Amino acid sequence: MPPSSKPPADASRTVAPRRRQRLSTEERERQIVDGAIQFFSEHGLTGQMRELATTIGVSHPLVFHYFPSKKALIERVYAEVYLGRWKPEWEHRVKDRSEPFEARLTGVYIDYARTILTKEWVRILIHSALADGYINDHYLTLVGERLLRPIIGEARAELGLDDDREPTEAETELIWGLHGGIFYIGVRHWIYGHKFPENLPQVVTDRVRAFMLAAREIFPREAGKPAG
Amino acid sequence: MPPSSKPPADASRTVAPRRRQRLSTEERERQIVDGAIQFFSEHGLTGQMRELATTIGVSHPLVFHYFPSKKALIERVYAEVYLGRWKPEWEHRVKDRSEPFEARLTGVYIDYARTILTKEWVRILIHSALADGYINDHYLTLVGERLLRPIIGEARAELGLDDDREPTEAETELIWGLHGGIFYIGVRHWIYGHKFPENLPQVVTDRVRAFMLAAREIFPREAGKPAG
DNA sequence: CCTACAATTTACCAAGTGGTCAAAAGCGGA
DNA sequence: TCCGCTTTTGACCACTTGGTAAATTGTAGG
Repeated sequence: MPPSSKPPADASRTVAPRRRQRLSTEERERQIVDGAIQFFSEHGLTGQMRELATTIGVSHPLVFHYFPSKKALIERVYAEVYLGRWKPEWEHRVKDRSEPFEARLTGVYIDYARTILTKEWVRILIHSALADGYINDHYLTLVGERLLRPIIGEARAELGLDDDREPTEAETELIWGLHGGIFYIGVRHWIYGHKFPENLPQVVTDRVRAFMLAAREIFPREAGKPAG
Repeated sequence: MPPSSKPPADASRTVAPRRRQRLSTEERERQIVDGAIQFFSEHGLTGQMRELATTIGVSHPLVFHYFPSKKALIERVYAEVYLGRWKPEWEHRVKDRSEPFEARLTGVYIDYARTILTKEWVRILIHSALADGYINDHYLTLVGERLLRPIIGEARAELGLDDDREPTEAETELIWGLHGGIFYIGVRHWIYGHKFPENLPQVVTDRVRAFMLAAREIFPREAGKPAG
């Protein structure tokens, strides 16, 4: 269609005819994944492929050239956002008794909060949870085993209740109250639209303090009970 | 399906010939609204009208006969589920100083938890929050003004800090930590699929206790600060 | 400059999507 | 029994949607 003489080196990057831009496979794929993370966090996993492609600036079949299906793209997003951000050091630090327990817990949760309290992280998790629960089952199992369970163990040790019964309901609820509460800060901001805390470390520190105060009262009460 | 004696030779029809059942306007409308509440809580607000109609056992144009559009039906669902369940007595009890503060707070939150921790309530709220935030803006404003703000006031009075500055960030975060934590119990059960606490009143009582312990430490610290 | 190949797009499909409408059929009243 | 009104539905519409195929075009290597 375009005559031999190329149209003028069209530097006016207006809207009209999309200039076909050829990128390397890696660059384009990166661009699509990044665009998808942004897009799905805003429009949910049911957002349209065409619209996603438009926001990236390409035609929608190109997305299918890089990912065989929408599902495959979504799985890639999961992997990038969730599997990629978990830090094994959290679990290690929780168990490292060279530091006082409350300080360990506070330090870990300040970093955890910084890591997960982002728009993509919070919104995509909720979207996925409502859609099929796929990531949740995976992610929350990880959290429960690698973070919450060790915390219960350390809390018991801290309070001189060292034993390895299964956590009771009250203990489980207490630690989920802390953990879920941190996540809920993100829900309030990125889903409800409330303002984000100005002093996040202080908020987290206060939450951990509240957990410790309650644990000192509730853990001993549970010490003789059968597993919840 | 009763063993009907009238199915004519026309039984060659592929799908089961749905028996046309005529109900009064009120009955049918009630049936549709109830069905919609169930359906939307499971499939989200993007669930299809045809599928909804099928679960109710009618054809989908019938739904449009009762509600002019999908949006109108959804608004009706909001009204039934949220506007209909708020109890003004919560606010009254929070402020009724004839009872000790912690007991009031515990009593209110046990009833509040019983009221909102249902599948429809939790799931539709989250779905709506992700979709457009329409109910949240309304509902959470209600919660903030009628419940959380009075609680902060009563907590200050309880701790001898009676004044009417705007709540500070730390105070706001603390009470939202309690309130959001209660709601999050529902998220864990109806969205994440975790088991529901066997002893909900005990869990709520523990949460309120944790709030009180933390408040005794944090509210006095905030007493001289400018509004957050 | 040309060629070959991969990146990119246009045109298309089949199955769904909310919503409409006129025909069909229960049911109360005569 | 039949009439007439209202509920209920089958058929249909225009638009959306994930996905495909073949044509198109940028560009590296000769």
